Parts: sequence; C-alpha cells; structure tokens
Amino acid sequence: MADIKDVAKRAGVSISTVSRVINNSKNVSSELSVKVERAIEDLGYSTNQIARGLKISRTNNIAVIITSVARTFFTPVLEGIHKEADKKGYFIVIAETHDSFEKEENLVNLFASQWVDGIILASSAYGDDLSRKKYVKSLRELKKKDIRIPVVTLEFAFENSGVDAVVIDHEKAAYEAVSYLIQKAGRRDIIHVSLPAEHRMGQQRIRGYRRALEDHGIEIREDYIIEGDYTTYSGYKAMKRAIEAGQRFDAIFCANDQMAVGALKACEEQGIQVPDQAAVIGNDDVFAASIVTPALSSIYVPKFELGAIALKRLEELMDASNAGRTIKSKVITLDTKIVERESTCKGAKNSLKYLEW
Amino acid sequence: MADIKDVAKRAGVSISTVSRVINNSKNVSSELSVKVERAIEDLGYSTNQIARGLKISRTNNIAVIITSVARTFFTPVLEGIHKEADKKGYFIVIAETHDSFEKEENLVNLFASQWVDGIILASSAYGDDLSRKKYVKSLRELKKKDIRIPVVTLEFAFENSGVDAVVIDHEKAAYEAVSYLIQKAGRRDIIHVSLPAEHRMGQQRIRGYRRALEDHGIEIREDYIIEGDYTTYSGYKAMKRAIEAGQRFDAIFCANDQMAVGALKACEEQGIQVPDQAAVIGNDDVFAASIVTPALSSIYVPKFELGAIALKRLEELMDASNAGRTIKSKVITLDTKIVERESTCKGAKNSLKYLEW
DNA sequence: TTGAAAGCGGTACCAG
DNA sequence: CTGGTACCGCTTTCAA
Repeated sequence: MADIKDVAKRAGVSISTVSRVINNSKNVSSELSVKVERAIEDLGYSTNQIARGLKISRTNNIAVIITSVARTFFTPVLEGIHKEADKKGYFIVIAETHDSFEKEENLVNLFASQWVDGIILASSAYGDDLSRKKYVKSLRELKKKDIRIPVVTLEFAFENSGVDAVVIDHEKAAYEAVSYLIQKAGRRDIIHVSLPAEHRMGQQRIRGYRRALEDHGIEIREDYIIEGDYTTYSGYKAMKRAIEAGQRFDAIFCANDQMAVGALKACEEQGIQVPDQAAVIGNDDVFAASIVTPALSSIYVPKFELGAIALKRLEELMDASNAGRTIKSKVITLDTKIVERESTCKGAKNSLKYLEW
Repeated sequence: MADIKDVAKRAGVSISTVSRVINNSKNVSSELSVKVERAIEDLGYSTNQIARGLKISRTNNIAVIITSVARTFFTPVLEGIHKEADKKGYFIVIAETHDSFEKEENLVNLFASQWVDGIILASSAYGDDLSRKKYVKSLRELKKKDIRIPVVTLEFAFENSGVDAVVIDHEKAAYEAVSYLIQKAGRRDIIHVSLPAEHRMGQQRIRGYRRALEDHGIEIREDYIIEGDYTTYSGYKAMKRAIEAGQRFDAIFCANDQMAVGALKACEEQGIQVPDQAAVIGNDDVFAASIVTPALSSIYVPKFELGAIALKRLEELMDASNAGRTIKSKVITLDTKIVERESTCKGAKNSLKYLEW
C-alpha cells in the first residue's frame, strides 16, 4: 500500500507529475511518464479512491440500498442496475437495511459522505411523522461540496417529495389480480395475505383488493385480510391458522410470491386442493413462482427494467448536477401483468421463470 | 450537508471544539457543548465518515465481495455476517463481481482505500498465473497507513497464501454424495453436472466424484462429466442434451442446487421419473431445494455459520492489527451432511428449508 | 478548557 | 512540461 509520495520519491519526480500520469498522462514527457509507470508497477501502487473523491467530489460509485437480498425480488433488479452501470463503468455497492429505518438513515449518510455519486433506494421509511418528513427532505439535500447526490427510489415514491422514483402501481396490480380471481377463476371468498400494515406498498395493495371486491359486489370482511411479513413462513402460518380456524375461502391473494409459496405449502399440508378448492395468486413473479408445484400464478413486475431504468434516471440526474443544472423530479411508473399458471388454472402452461435464476 | 466548519461558525467555537463534542464531549465546557449540539441539530449536520476515516484509519465498515446475489447460497451467508456485525455495530457493504477477476481486483482496491476495516471475499480468482499470484499476495498487504486490512475468504482458501478462510471440504462432500447415490440409492450410471472447469471448487468436487466411483469399482466415463455454470438453465440444458443424445444414466449429481433444479425440470419435460429412473442430488441445500417437486436431496452446507464465523474471524484479525499484533492465519473447515428428500428416495419426508427464506 | 495548525492521500491551480 | 502549494473534511497534537 504505497502512496503517491512513495511513487514520487521512487520515480524521482514531483507528486504533481505522478498525479498527471495517473490521471491522463497529458502534459508530461514520455521520459518521466515511463519512470513513473515503472515506480507504480514496482511498488504495486493503486490510487486511494477515497482521498481522490474527497478532493474532486466524484467517485464513480453508486449505492443501492435495499431491505434484504433474501427478497429474491431484488435479484433481477440488481442485474438491471448492473447492466446499465457496466456500460459507464460505475461501481455498485449494495447495503441492506433489514427494514430498519435507523439503519437506512445511517447508510444514506454514510454513502453520502463522499462514498458515492448517487443512491438507489428501496426505502422502509413508513409513517408520516416529523422524523420521516425530515428524512425525506434530507434526501433532496444530499451533496458533496456543491454538487448534489441524487436519489432514485424503487418500488414506491415519497409523495410530493421531489425525490425521483421508478415504481409500479400497486393498487392497480392488486385490483387486477383480485378481479382476475373473481372473473376468470370464478371465486368470491378471497383471502388476502398482506404486507405489514404500516408498509405503504401493502396499503396500496389492500386498497386494490378492496376496490375489486366492491366493484364486483362482494362484501369485504376484515378478517379476510391477514397480515404477513414478506417471508414464506409468514404466508404458511397465516393460512395454516385460517384453515385450522375453519375460515371458508376459495382463493388466496398474497402480496408477494414468498408468502404465496407458504400458502401453497399450508394448503398442501391441510389437504386443500389447489386450484380446485383454493386458487392462489402471488405478486412479483419471482423465479420461485415457476419452480413450485403447482406452479404459482403471479403478477409480473418488470424487475430487470425497474433496476435498469432507475440507474439510467440516476445517471441523468448525476450528469445534470455535475453540470450544475437542476432538473425536475419525476416518477416513472412501469406496467404489470397477470401471469397465469396452475395455482389458479388447471393445466395452464408454466412460463419458465427459472431460466432467469 | 453542512460540514464541521459551518457548525463551528454557527456555534461560535473552533472546529477543534466541535470535533471534541462529536467524538466524546470530554474536556469541553457544558456551555459550549450545548451550543455545539444545537448548531448540529439546526444544520442537520452529520459527520463525513470518509474524511474521518482518512484521518483515523478506522471506518467501522466491512466489505463483503461475492460473485452474485443471484446465487441464493449467499443469502444465509449474508444473514450470518449481518447478525455478528450488528452485535458490534459494523456496517456491511456488499459488492458483486459477476465472476470477473478484474472487477474483483478493482473492488478490493476500492474497499481497501479506506472504505473498510476488513474484507470478506468469495473470490473468483482462478488459475495459477503470475497475476493471480500477485493478487493473492497483495491480499495480505492491504493496509491503511500502518494498520492491516484483513481478508477472510469464503468457501475455499488460497493454498499457502497466508489468507484466512472459512471453507467446506468440497471433495469430501462430493465423495459422500456420490457414495450415497451408489450405496443407498443403488445407482451406478451417475452423471455429474459440474461447475465451470477452471473453478477450484468445481475441480475439488469432480475429484470427489471420481474417487467415489473408483472406490466402488465403477468405471469413470469422461463424457459423464458435463460442465455447467451455476445457473438453473445450464443444468437444464446439460441434461436435456444428455437425454436427447440418448445417454444412459440412473442418477445425477449436480455441483449446486440451481443446476439440480434445472436437471429436475429437464427430466420432467422428457418424461424421466425422478427418483425411479434417475435420482437427483444437488449441493448447498438452498431454500429452493425444498420447494420444488419432487423435493431435492442435497448436501447441507452451514451457510449461516459460514458467514457468522467468517465475520468473527475477521474481527479477531482486525482487533489484532489495530493493537499492532500479528496473528497467524488459519483455515476453518465446516462440516457438511447429506439431506435426503424425494429426488433420491421415494417418500422421504421434506425438511422444510423454505422456512428460512 | 480552548484554538491554531499540521496532516491523512490525493488533485489542481499557478508560476516558472 | 514541471514543481510548489492550497485545500477536500476531519482529528489530533501542541501551546496558550
């Protein structure tokens, strides 16, 4: 771990010269250039990116903050991000919040401390209290020296926050899923295994669920909305309890695929035929949906594109802020669509998601 | 993004004083202390961790470099890492190499530039050429100022490198899997879908495969070793081709579970009964093993522990290097065991991995 | 108890 | 084309 001083000494030149060689080799005689390069080679020197970033306010790094890599939802999102990032030579660093708001704040601060030029964020900042408002505001004020560190939010947007986002319409997606269950699959007693109550995305999906029932003249029963927590086990537990309690239902709409897989297993264990006795549909269309039996119907979300588009948008913002321009924030909404498999429709052919895995 | 100067100005004190307040509040009058704290609050100041790290050579961050989060193998590993890291308040940052050696080198350099105090590395540095040797050597020489940045390698060790590692015995695991197929499942024509040829772990598994066949007096046929690339699709493709080419086999040992799932699907498509006509066993025992049908037998690897132990070891090394001590490197080997499910044994009960997901 | 100044590893401006 | 120097944001002697 030699530093630039060592290199300068070894090459017998000034630090400035070494710096020139490292950064562009312009305006330096080929003679010195060679000397410097040899010194670098000999010492195994590599420049300290952090010190450099401290000085020039540009790092070429981008942070992606997600809740957990265990949510396989994020895997293709990350691929999309990487694909775009590779084109421009950005480095991607990932961090997990495990749904802790405190951790999220700390990570944002950490990364904003000259680590990165931009942040892609799948936030778990729920609620509308003061601290959250301050936090969201701070997201717009991140900067190193005078240039802004832009933030693009994934999956959902902070309303009227001025923070860019790439999202899907969760309410609409849920509405379509439930309508599908009613119209195409002919079901009426539909249980919804939801996300944690305070999660915005979950609330939006619940709204879609309610609206679909209403529009089809089906009574809404509050006890048919059971709270889950993203994990397979929570879906399993929720449905196991419902079944054991003798709850009557002919369909299950889960707010994500993991919970749907859990629901599937609970049905299997309790001898409930899927889809005959209960149709099951998930949300996200992760790879696991297509490898379970029966294959799981789901709502396809363009995950790869979500990541790729988020990165592209982030780039626009970074370029603008580098050029000293300000550009108006916007929210980009991506379309979803129903993927029909065996868990809702006997004999449906399985579209092989596992190829993406 | 106020900086310490702004705070000092606002509070009407010197920068030194602000720094004292931030770091321990010792040796500063309560009067000034209050002023400073208010200024910090007013300005929403948070200290620039990077600049600080540049100065004190300690960041409280740890980097985890893996090939890809798409290898769900790493998910529990990361959980293990996080669990230990949370105890001590370390931040974890993750980066993916996508199996590119160049990227790996760059990432190591980046992180070693004062980003982090230690690195956990699942390397893809294969081969024995000079550049790799230099690289491995450099891994032992990472430092900020005078204190070392220790590295702990995951899954496999660089031989005689002095780089610490937490590993499993891939050869032994493979040997046991194949022996199981022969002895318990009574098979003899065993195809092995391997990892890419240049991957050390793959080579070790192939050795185990060969040795098991030899020890049981079964001829080794080179065309029964088919190269895969970790992905589900590669397993699918490999077996599809083998079947279409009329290759005769009664068992498949895949070097990871993803490929095994692919193999399962290929068999299903081609009407080959599992386990009757072909027993299938994977490697790693990731959650997906237990949600497919038939449930996949596999080699259990203590992934969570792998991560947790790696982090603990890294801590020891970091503490030592902070204290100016040098401690001898070591390689920790964890045990594996066969998990029997339906893909090798009809009616075997499914141990529900999906609860971990 | 407080402030001034040096320095962590770099870059960039300015003068020669 | 080359070197000296100030400075990025923060910590830490050293004096006062």
